[in-house]
Amino acid sequence: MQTYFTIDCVILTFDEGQLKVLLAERNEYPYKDWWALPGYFVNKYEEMEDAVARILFEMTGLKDIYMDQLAAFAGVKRHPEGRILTVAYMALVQMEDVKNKIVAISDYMRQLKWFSVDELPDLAFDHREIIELSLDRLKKTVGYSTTPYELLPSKFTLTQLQQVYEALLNKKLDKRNFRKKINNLGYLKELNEFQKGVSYRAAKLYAFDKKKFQKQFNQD
Amino acid sequence: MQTYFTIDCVILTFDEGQLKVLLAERNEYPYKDWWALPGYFVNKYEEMEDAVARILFEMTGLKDIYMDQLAAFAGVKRHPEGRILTVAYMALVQMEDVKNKIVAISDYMRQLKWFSVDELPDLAFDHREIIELSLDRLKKTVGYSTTPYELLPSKFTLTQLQQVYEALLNKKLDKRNFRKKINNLGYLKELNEFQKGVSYRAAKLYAFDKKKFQKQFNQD
DNA sequence: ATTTAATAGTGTAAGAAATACACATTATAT
DNA sequence: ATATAATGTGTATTTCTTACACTATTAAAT
Repeated sequence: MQTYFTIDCVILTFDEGQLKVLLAERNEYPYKDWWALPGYFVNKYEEMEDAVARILFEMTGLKDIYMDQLAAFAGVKRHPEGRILTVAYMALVQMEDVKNKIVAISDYMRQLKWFSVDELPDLAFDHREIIELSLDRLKKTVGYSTTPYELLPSKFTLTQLQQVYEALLNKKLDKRNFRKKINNLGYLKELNEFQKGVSYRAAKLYAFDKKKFQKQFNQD
Repeated sequence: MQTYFTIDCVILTFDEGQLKVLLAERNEYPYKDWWALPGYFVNKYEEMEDAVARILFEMTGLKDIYMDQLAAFAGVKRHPEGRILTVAYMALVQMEDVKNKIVAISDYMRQLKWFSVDELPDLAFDHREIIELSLDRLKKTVGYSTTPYELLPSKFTLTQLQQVYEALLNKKLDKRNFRKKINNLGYLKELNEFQKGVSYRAAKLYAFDKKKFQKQFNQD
């Protein structure tokens, strides 16, 4: 009547125009040498969300990361030694925050690596299914959630925002129509700052106003 | 590192113009005498979905019920004796199918009763939160899912369909606009049959064409 | 036979949102 | 000066959403 209880994290970021997911190369039975989602057991007196935060910190060196529960996976045959229930979470990080961070490689994994979600290796357990669930979730909610802004630095150009939308929706958008829509959202602040270090016309920077966003979505 | 593992079911139906949820009066510690969602332990070699189907059959006498996983709840303090992880499911049934069915009252519960979701009693554990999650989920997905039709008999009038939409969205809709929209869905069949047993003009009956529905949503 | 009560069923105009589409502007590097 | 590479902008068309009120049909009551 009892079961092992783990959490698995789909840690996503936006880099080089693509969504990427952080995978760990396993160094343990089962699925030794396979790539898998980072995850671990939840301790007896530990809240599930704290366990997620713990894993996220270990994998990225970051705290206070955006996270969202995806679903529970509990197939009897997930693990050869018997049921291990996992609750999958999705977490979103900005590439700049995690680049070049030194992270704790535990003994159960050999290395961590970012993979484009379009070019995933074979994955341990049901982890491919879990990643696909997270991508579906993102696609469905992109227009009504903070997810695009979790993937971007706090100041970003409209072109960058459009690229994130395109990656999340997996389709190209029209520039003028996109900007028209974005202008009507009401929760983006136009800054008086410009992109730096580019060898062409610098784009204007924008910021996400979380308070205005929340006001809007609590009203509806 | 192990935890108890249960499932809880938010069993919803549409009756008397309202969404109703099936609750069980507990006869056991903790929350003895409180109302709670029907649920139970998942057996060691039992798939989670089979456990849900088992509970649904015990509570309603029905098989092959629509079900959808909501989320996992695993708070350390949910249960006074230590963590009991529950995976919450939502299930939808038609009132006609469950009315007057004799169901198995287990020893852990005293009675089963349908409550309008607008007039819930105090609930055991975090069960109110679970019900609210299911209502939110329904509200968000009503336009893109089969849920309205799971709550209706296979032949229904447009007025009945509108009432279901209104209950799920928790707001009144305009009759003409609703019918215009419904006409454009493309997956409703107009039958050459009419409502019976009413003391006023009988309404035309419609049926949901699941195949057409799935075709549409697989294309998109 | 007529009336009453209750719900079914229907159209149009105005406004809002979504789509399709192309070129001048600006900053930097050479 | 020129080339390059990306920024930033408007309009016309179509589609969807919203607001709104009366006639038609049936069964029951008189």
